[in-house]
Amino acid sequence: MAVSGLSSLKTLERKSTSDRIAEDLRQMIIEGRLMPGEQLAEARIAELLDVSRAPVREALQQLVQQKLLVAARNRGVSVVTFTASDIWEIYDARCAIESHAAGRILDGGPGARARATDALRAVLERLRVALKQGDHRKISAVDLDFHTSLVASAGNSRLVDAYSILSAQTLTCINRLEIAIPSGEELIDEHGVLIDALAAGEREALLKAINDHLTVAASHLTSPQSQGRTDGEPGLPR
Amino acid sequence: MAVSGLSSLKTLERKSTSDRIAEDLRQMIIEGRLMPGEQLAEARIAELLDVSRAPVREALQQLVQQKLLVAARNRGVSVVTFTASDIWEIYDARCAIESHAAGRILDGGPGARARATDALRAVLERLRVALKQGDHRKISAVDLDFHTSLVASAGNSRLVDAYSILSAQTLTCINRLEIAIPSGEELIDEHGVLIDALAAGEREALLKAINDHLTVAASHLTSPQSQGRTDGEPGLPR
DNA sequence: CGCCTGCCGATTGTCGACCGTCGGCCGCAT
DNA sequence: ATGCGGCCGACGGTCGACAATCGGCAGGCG
Repeated sequence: MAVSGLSSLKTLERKSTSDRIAEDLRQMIIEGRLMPGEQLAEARIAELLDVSRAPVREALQQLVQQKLLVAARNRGVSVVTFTASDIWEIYDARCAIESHAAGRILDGGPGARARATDALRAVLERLRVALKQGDHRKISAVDLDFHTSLVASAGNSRLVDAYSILSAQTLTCINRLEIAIPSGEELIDEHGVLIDALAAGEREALLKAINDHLTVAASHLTSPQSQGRTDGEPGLPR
Repeated sequence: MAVSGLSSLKTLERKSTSDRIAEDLRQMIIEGRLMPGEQLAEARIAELLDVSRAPVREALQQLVQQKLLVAARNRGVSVVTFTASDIWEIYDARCAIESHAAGRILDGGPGARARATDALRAVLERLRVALKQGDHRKISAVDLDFHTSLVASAGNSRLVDAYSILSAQTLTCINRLEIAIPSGEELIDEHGVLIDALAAGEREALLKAINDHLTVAASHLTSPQSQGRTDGEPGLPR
């Protein structure tokens, strides 16, 4: 039997309505198109999308469990508001997962190390392209792709799941502040030393690179002198 | 105005129906009262509890996101089935979080160390009591309380959230196998050395204690010669 | 004049019903 | 006998409607 590339139409809208709604809302939140604290009324969204409230409700519940929305009893959900300590928590948790994943990759021997290195180099190339284009959203998205790829290389799906939640929260913070990219070159370099340490199998250097990178990133987000956003809307409360 | 201890009636059924259902089902799964692979039809549960399908549906969705149930498109949900590699993933992820939490506690200085040590000693005492009673369910529950307490002492709510999911999965595995407690004394000792290393601030010893403890526990769960459960029902598939 | 109390609009929590889809069984053709 | 296609029961996904609950505001009482 001929192969007849039918596999290209494998997926035929294989998503439930609630999942698609959740996906869209998630993207809107991540991209900063929804202001922190903004109320999301089920009925309004349902009417806007021309669906019933039930799937909207399920989508909102998903996002609440991903900590992108907060639910108040009988008062609906509103977009999450990140405080400085939230940001430190997020980066601390990311550090926990990334460090462990890096260690496990090194434990996996040269083969696992090589595969992880290759994947990371590919993402780094995409990061170069995004930087050249200058699109903030894309840059931060690819940046997180890099770290997600590192975690995924450890081969533990539960770590990936946990990390994806933190990743979404991180992107939300970054895109809200529209923080200036730390010179671009710096971003490439920081990820470069991480790859080098991984390729060389230098555990201490690798863990230090991860820790430093995340600490620097968290500082940028919590320090008040973030550039951009001149409209007086504060990126962080309190 | 007099204080008039009204604070004692603070909570007046402050839970939504779906949350209570989720709580109950979660407990049933954790305690092994639901067989792996068992189908959970929404309508049946709804009728059983004399509520509508809506809150049942929300409860099920919560548990799916906690990885205690698996959802199949248009085929409802069924109780999760853990493979050996799942168990390794769970313990690996737990190791990631616990190790990091332990490190952060040590970073927090002597004060944080002392607070964490006190909390852990209290749980260890509860563990002794549970061991004396010989109730398997309670022993494993308190065991996980110990580890949860360790993570909580790091003061990062996101780590606690992630850990609670892993904790529930771990308990489910343990209670399904009804694995024989490794002599009881051994359990106390393993946690004891962990506390000692923490109290002494010996980072390397602490991390090694956590890693060893989790590795041993995972081995017990995945090795086929687990005692108990003689009814031919396999605790793990494949 | 300030605080408490009762009402009001808005929104959620819950309900019962309909429709589409899925997996399994039966019958038929080969 | 076997492989295939079509039917069938069951279940989930979705919908519109009802009622309970909450925050805010106006009015009354001290």
